[in-house]
Amino acid sequence: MASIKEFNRGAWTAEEDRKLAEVIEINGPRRWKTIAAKAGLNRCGKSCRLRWMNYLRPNIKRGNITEQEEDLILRLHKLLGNRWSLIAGRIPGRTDNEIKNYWNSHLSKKINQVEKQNEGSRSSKRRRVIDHKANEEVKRGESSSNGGEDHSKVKFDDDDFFDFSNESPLTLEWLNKFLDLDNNNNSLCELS
DNA sequence: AACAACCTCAACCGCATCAGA
DNA sequence: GTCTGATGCGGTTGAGGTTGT
Repeated sequence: MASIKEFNRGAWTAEEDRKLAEVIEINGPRRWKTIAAKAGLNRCGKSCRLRWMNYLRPNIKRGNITEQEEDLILRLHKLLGNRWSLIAGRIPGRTDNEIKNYWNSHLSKKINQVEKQNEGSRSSKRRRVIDHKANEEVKRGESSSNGGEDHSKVKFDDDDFFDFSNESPLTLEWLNKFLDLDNNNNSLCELS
């Protein structure tokens, strides 16, 4: 019977962090299996990578998410869905894990609350209009068999969520860059 | 003070994708 | 083209902390 190596699991110690950081400084953040071995850590490479990415990496911003960041996360999530690494890539100093956790523990609840409130307060007239539009979109989608030019299937109930008219010039510039970048990469095509 | 319920977040797991042989 | 190891990602878990009773 081949012996299967048992790795350390659970919380990292300060000593382990120090060893890992030392080896990465020399070798760079790649070949995690080798790094784990060189550092003399009884950890799997995957675990080392995660520790580095989420905690030890330079320029990681720790502490509370600001209101601006929260707003950005909400919008990006609306745009990208649960693609945490993409979202994190747009928020300097934050990791995908951090954003994912923040979403699951704070924002998903917040959104549920808002949706419940909206359901109660939204006038039935407005709802009828939205439902009608949605039905039309579905009909149109069904009738255009090959999809063709029909990108209208992507629709949002709360259009005001993407109302950027009150944004600062800096945020607008950032948003433009963001959208340009994704258009160039065609990465938004995957979203449909 | 003691306990339960709830919350947060670091870490793990499984799968997909990439890159090199 | 295929195989294999490395890497990246999103979902999930669970330990530890906080709050409520």
